[in-house]
Amino acid sequence: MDYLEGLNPSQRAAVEQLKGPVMIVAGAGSGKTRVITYRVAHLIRNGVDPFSILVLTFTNKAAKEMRERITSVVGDAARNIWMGTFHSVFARILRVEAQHLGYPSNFTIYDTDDSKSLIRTILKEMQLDDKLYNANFVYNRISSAKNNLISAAEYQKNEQIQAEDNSTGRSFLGQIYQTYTQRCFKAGAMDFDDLLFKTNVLLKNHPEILYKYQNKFKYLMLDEYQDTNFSQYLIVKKLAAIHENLCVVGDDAQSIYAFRGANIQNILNFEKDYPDVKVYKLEQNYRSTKNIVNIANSIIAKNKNQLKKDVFSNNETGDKIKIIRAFSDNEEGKIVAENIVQKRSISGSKYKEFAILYRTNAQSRAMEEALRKLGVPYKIYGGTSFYQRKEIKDLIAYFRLTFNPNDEEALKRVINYPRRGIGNTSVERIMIAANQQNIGLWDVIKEAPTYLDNRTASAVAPFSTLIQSFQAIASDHNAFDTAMHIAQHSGLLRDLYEDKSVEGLSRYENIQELLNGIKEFSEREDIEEKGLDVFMQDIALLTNEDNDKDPNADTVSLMTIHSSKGLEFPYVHIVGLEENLFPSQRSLNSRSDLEEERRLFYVALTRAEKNVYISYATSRYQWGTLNNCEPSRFIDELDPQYLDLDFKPRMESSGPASSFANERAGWQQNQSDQHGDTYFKPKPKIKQKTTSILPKAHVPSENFSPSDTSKLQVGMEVEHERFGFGKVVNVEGKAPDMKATIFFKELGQKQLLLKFAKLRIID
DNA sequence: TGGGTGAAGTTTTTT
DNA sequence: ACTTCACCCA
Repeated sequence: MDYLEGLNPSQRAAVEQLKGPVMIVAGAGSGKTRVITYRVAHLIRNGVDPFSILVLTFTNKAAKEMRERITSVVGDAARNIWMGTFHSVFARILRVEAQHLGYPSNFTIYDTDDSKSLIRTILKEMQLDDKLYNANFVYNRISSAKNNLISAAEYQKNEQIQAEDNSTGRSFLGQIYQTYTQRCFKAGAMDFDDLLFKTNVLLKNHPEILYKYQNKFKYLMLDEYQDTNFSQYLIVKKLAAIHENLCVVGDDAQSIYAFRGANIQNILNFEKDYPDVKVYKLEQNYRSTKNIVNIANSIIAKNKNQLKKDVFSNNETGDKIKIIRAFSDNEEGKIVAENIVQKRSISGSKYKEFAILYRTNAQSRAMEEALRKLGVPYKIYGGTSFYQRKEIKDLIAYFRLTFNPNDEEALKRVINYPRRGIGNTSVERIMIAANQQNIGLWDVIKEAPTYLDNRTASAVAPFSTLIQSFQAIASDHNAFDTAMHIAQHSGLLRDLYEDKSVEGLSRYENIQELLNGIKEFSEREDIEEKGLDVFMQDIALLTNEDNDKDPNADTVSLMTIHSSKGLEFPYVHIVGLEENLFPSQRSLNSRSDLEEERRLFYVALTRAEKNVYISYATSRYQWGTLNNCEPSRFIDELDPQYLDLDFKPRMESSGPASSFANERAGWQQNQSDQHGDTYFKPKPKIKQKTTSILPKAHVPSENFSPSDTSKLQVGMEVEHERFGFGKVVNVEGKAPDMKATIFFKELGQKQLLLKFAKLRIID
């Protein structure tokens, strides 16, 4: 039980209390993850079957990290613990139990884009004003109903809700909700909220199923309890009802997801729900300096609604918090970037010890540009996920359609991409026919001549055949072979290949990356079922971070404060502390919203171990126009005794030049030389790309024509139509899946699938 | 049907 | 500044 030794008394007590309801109130940086990890390990060491432990986290990353840490204590047994996000765990259960809900077990998961697109379609069909019934608004309204377990029928029956909608002139919301639900059902699709909502329905309507899972999960642990909404809360409460071995961990001060239905009352009320609960408070912060902990406390003290706790640090006092004022968002970026370069060289630290945190994703641009100018490597977290990129969604839509041809959103996405003469009118005819006959869209397409006029039917028939051919391939091929077949025969790969722009190149690469990922999946030995359908199951729930290829790279991290939760960095810049931005404009009207913004600021401050820099600009570009901004009220709320009021960032343009200015200027010159002509052109904007330096397009030699690559050998010099010149480092696999690793002069090492790489072998 | 043009809305945060 | 969408014409 060596792992117990390193814990402080309250941590240890929390770890050793294995039975009954337990609430751990864990201040920022108080070793929360350690406590959860060790508590699970302790359960297993005390003979609890890992299969009967359910651990719910908020991000896949947190789950993965925790599993690794538990493995390091208890070994292989950790593999069998049920651990994941609410959404992924209950999606898994729903697939097993889908029949009880009338859903196919391979139901599609609609992401937010799919949901909003469906809402737009419905609004159009109902001929409603799409300004009054803004898709975002409708989506949020439906989402919050679901998170409060209000079905479409109940929504329409509820007088209070109806009165509310009537008073804003939106009396059709209930009907939209109803139609939306029906359409999802017909499409064999669940949205994010359905994964929780339907789980509740399942557990409520099927006591025998509830009983089964109550007895399966004898021990439940729940991380970030402050961020659970009613729907999640009820699932957990029901599952824990027999054994009551429920341990929740959370920090009310870090509740930042109320906007998505999280209810801080869940944590405040836990003691009422379970009167015999054992409560443990973790109040010692091991992460940050005294100054940082104190200033964070001074901020959170302004909130009224909170559990009493006293977070303290025994670390050194540390530097005071520094405030930076800039004239514009671009200057703010410049100062921050300069500051990072300077601090790094003075303290001998690494880039990965720095983070830039902002309120909104849009703020990343100014930071990116400034970092790029100084040649500082950086990585943006969050933003558009890999799986949300257009080209990826397009290909995945073909996959979705193959396994679930009723998937309306997937169908609309690709039925005419690449172009095959099925325009809006045809799609509308298909939908009308489906509605009139009360059959699925796919039924109409499959029997096109029966339901459609000749012209439309003859355009639709080849598409129908195409999808059916994909289904045939999928039935007896592994994920990779199926995916490759679909990518090629859908015409998507060709369409992207023909796009020679920089963005086109990037899209093509992304598709290649997805296919590589599927290949890896197909080659895994730890899973038996390697069909594409299995690969597809969780794909809607994956985020960028799950696709992180090089988590240890030495790069500055850029992310929203929301996605920084749970992370820590020695040096943290919090940028954009301006009224209407942080706190956000929408939070200014209600006390509770403003308090949420303040908690968000608290989260940002407590990410830092050694230094915090807070910055604001007095003007900022928004929607293409320059606006003046005022410093945030949160700056006034900072206790001045922890502030370094004399701090002036050193700028090259004003004040004495920093000692590295000359070297840097020379280096920048080299950088621009390397990039040649691209330097003077406007930078191609590919925001979601996570690497900092974009490859420039290669202009193929005049005599370029692809060679027969079947005899490609290590050491050969080659030219790729777009990647430029390179040398073959490795060749593996056999045709048609032959893969070559090539080191390109401009782009570095890349793996290419020879069947679609256009390579010229240079003799 | 498909491409081109201009207007309008976007930017809160995420599974 | 950027994307998306309605509308018009070939």
